[in-house]
Amino acid sequence: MSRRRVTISDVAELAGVSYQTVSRVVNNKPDVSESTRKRIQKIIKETGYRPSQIARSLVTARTATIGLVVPDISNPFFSAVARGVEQLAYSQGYSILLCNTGEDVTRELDVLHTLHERYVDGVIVCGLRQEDALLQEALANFKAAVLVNRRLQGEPVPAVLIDDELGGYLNTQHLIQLGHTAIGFLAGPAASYSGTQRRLGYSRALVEAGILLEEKWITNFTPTVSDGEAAAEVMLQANPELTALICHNDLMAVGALRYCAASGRRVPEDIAIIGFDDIMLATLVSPPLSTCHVPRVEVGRIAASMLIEQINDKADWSDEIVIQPHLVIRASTAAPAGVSDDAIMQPTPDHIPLG
Amino acid sequence: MSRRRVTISDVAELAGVSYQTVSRVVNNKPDVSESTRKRIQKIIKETGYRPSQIARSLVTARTATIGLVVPDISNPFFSAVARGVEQLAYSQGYSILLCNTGEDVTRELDVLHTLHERYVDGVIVCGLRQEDALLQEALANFKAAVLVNRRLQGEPVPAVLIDDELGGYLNTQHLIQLGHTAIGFLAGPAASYSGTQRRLGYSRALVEAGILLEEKWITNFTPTVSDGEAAAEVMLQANPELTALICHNDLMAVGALRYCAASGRRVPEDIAIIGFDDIMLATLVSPPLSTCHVPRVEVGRIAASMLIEQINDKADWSDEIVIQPHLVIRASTAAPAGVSDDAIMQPTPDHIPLG
DNA sequence: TCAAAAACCGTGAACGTTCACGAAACGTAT
DNA sequence: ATACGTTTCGTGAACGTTCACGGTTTTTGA
Repeated sequence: MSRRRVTISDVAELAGVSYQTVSRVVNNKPDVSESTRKRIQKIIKETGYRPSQIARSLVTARTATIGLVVPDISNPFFSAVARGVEQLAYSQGYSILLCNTGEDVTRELDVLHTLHERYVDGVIVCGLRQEDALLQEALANFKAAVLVNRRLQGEPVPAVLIDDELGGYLNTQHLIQLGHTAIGFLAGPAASYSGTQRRLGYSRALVEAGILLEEKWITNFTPTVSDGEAAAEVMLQANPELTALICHNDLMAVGALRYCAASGRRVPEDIAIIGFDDIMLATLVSPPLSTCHVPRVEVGRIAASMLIEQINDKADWSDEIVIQPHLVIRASTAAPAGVSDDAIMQPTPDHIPLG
Repeated sequence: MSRRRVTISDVAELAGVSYQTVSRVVNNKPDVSESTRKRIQKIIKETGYRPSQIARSLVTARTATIGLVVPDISNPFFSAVARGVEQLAYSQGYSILLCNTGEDVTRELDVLHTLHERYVDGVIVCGLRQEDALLQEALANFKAAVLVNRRLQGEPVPAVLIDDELGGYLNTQHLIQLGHTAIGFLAGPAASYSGTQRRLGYSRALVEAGILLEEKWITNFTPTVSDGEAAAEVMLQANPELTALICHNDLMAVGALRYCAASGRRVPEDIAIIGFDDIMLATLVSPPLSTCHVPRVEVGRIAASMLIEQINDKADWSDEIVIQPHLVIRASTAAPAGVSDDAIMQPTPDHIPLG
């Protein structure tokens, strides 16, 4: 049962001073004697007085709150980002308002409006499907905003991006260095920005190595375990010449792993598999999955710190930070059959942080 | 870049009416003619006016916000609960303020204070380590509160509980029915409420089957994969007679699975393993993990609906809902060596929903 | 010892709403 | 036409703070 709320005036009355004096000690500002300060602090403690952030916000026009909008908080990627955001935000005295969009475009705008009504000091938006112009318009309502994994042309909005092109490149290069030349690409949804970027990196590594890009070695599926399983089946049955599979993310890679196990293919001996993201699951399947690590919590932290700098006018409105993923080589990738060990080009050391 | 905020008075002026009239159409209340209503609505749309939830909260003493405090949002269990909370909250017009405690007791109180300062209409707290009296005290600041997976004596606080005792019982019973009699228990932290409950269920099933409870078959570890691995090693080396392992949760079970793989023990032939929670990972490891399914999103939804009922004074302050978990039998459990198939007592059908 | 400067404290206004009134305008029945 | 009920709208206060002042009292310096 809740008790009556104690206000600043209650405290003031008890202390026999004006509310202004209490305000001063609450925000520990000068111009109040040490004795009355102590007295007021004592009363505050006794009464359990807490200043109303609401009233405070009304006059200061700051809420010390940031909005975080994600497609789905139960998705491990976004919950990790959320963790990072929360960590940094909390350390700076900010709270976070969490909104899920469920990939729904109208709901995206809706939550942005809600956040606006709530006077959040800024927003961090992840993975919005919204088209550029509308997103731009909706974001204009905020003092500060940062995008995660998306960029916006026109008036630029700060963003933290993952270098997906590099990731796709590193994955492919790794396989090439192991001696693979017939490398399939189990891509995510064709509409996905990061998907197309990773595919670009795949192409670049291929042409760089002088390997012909075969369109039939690429297929699009949704990034889930079950679809990864299906994709691997389709791909490997249609193209038995493949010795390696690059997957859009770890979930698909796990699916591919499952298909290989079910169809009697050995990994990595018969077929090498590499994923993307480095989720916890990647270390737990067998064989442990080689993958491209993206530091998700870090992404959240960086996004939050960019946002807070913006809020404090310390930052350019147009910053853009791109985070470089790196290879994590585990047991699901190896040289293809028929390639002797010493013929393999070793990856350069900076690509092999300890997993 | 943010534009100047447009207020209710701006709209009123443009429409040539008083702010009160605008307020009426915003909250679509009666007492305004259809013509001026239309006119005002048009202006609102043109100016992009959004009422200040802050100012509104100040006078109504309601924020349409609920606080959600969890140990760690990146933990799949809590992010699923969060998803459920958010779903239901959003459908009722509530936003959620997310707070992580990081299992830190002082920070728990801290976030509760923050939430209080922000006038949230209620709080949902998950997995707090706080001792009863202090928690009680902190919760008294809120109009409404519901606990997840914890109960509080004294003045009762509504709670949604998972019947951990039942879960522990079901897991154990399942193994007994398969013919196991030497069943180890890899428990979570000794301080964990759900941990002790599950252990109670373990004991109950054992005595019910007339099996002597051996204290040395129980060990406490933290509920992580690596600790599960360590726990399995300690347990199995000290007690080679064990044919089955019940784990506090799926993460520990996966750890146990890993230890078994590393030490050359076959699962389920040499040792049966069962987990708790039914996280996605459970379906993906090999062998797929038998476990006790906990409907996490559902837990969140129920908690949110209880809270909102409380906020609207529709509910008893002392409700308590306990959710029954159920067995999901996969491939990590089977009869111990030496027990013929037809000697096995079949579990009753309602214990075997399709996985 | 007296003015000037600190140190300390209080008052009025404002932030953007909602709520409880009251007032004006309009029609309707007598 | 008079009175009265509706409909429509506006006014004053309040919510709990902070901010910009202004006013006392006390201390300081020569």
